[in-house]
Amino acid sequence: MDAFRSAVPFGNGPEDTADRLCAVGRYRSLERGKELLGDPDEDRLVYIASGAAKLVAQSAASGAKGAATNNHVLAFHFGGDMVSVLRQSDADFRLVALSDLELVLFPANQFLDVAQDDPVVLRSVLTRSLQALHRSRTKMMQLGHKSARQRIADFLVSMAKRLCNRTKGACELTLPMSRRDIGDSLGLKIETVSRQFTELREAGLVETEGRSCVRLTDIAALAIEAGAASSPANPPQN
Amino acid sequence: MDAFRSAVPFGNGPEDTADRLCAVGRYRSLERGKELLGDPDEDRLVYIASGAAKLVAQSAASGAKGAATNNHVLAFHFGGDMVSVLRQSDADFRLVALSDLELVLFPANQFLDVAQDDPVVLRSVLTRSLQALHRSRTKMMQLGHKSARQRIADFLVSMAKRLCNRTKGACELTLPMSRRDIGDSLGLKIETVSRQFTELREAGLVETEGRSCVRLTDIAALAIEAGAASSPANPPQN
DNA sequence: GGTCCTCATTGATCCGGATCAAAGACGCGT
DNA sequence: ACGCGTCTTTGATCCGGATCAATGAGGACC
Repeated sequence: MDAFRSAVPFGNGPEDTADRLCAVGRYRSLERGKELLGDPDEDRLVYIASGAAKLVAQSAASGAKGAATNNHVLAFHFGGDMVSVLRQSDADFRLVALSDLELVLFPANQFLDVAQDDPVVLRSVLTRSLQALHRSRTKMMQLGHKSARQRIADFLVSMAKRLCNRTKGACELTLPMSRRDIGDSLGLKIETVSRQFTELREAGLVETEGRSCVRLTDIAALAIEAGAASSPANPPQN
Repeated sequence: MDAFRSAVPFGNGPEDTADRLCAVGRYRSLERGKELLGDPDEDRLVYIASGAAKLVAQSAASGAKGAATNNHVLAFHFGGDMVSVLRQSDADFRLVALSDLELVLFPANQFLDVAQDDPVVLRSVLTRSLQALHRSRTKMMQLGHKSARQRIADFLVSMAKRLCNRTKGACELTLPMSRRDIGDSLGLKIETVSRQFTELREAGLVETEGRSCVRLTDIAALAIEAGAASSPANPPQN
């Protein structure tokens, strides 16, 4: 909770707002692999104090026993992120811990009730959600119109930015998610993800070590790969 | 502007908020085919009073002359919608009129400055943007994991809901967007869109008349098609 | 009504990524 | 260290949708 107080950037309004927010927030830890099931009665805002998580959507059509394949990863989230987990008729959203996780849960309505008295806080939340919307739209663009190679390259660049705060040069990072998770978030099969990693390795753009350690030798080059695809020089557009 | 005052659902706070919002909003009409170019200096909130529009992202890599093919339609919007048009470094967003359009432009910051004094308004905007985020995520899921057939079926169901406010039974609608626009929004090529329309027609699920008129004979059946795909009975999952 | 131009439909072929099918590699528990 | 289960890599093949190439409407303007 202390982490929340200090980390949340929107504690600038009336002095007591932070206290009142803490009052409605419930602290919760989640060990690796466990999931936070959405409250069917209310939307939630979740602050991630530390750890890594994936936001998963499970389409309604989940058969009886073993068919656990149609899970879709909507986004990855790390310490410091604020995530909105909306309950929804057709598909329910779950937050699954990729590593041990510490988080603070807010019922959306209660959070907004408190924030409503503090315009600065409310505005900040709004700004954040507009940003999230923008990120989501950008990702949408990717899924619709990019090749497997581009998606993986972009994913790596994005992770370098979020986990190492770097956008150029080299960078070594430990991916908390499995190949399957990556595939599910990018709309690719696990074999395809693997093949792309191999090709990027052969192209000298990445080096891998063990399952989760990846070293990007040139983030800027990867970014180009992400935007401009494979062929000689011209727009492959789809 | 009157349309704005009466239509916007969040004029319930302090009496003068509506007046003050109208003061910062600028009315603008746009004829079919024309586009509203984003202000590079500031994000905008746009209220659509009447007409239909597409929100387009043009990736930075647009070549010299004829290559107008890599346009991506992020969303369609109709009368009554509030759209946020964010200026963005890597890709710029434009609102293009699909029919004659009447809209009200708000510089995002000014809008928020006014709304900040009226918690009800601000909260309402927040709720809307969370909904938009949710819609965007849902659409993301589609693009990543659904077949062409499913995408088209879902698109039609969605249009029936938004344009006719119907979710079952039959429905006749006039699509304001071209096949190309549909394809661009769904991540499909125009030929594929056309083929899917043909197949749906042969399956007796839709009837078409001219370019833009479509009659859905059974929305519920289309919805099933959208969720559960083609094959006999089992989860094709990707 | 006729001309022209854009948009839509249809067919043939190609290719990227999915699917099927085995091996490896890593890591965990004992 | 060993065995075992899970995750990952690699190979062969298949298929859905993209691409290439015409042909066939619509609709706007004269």
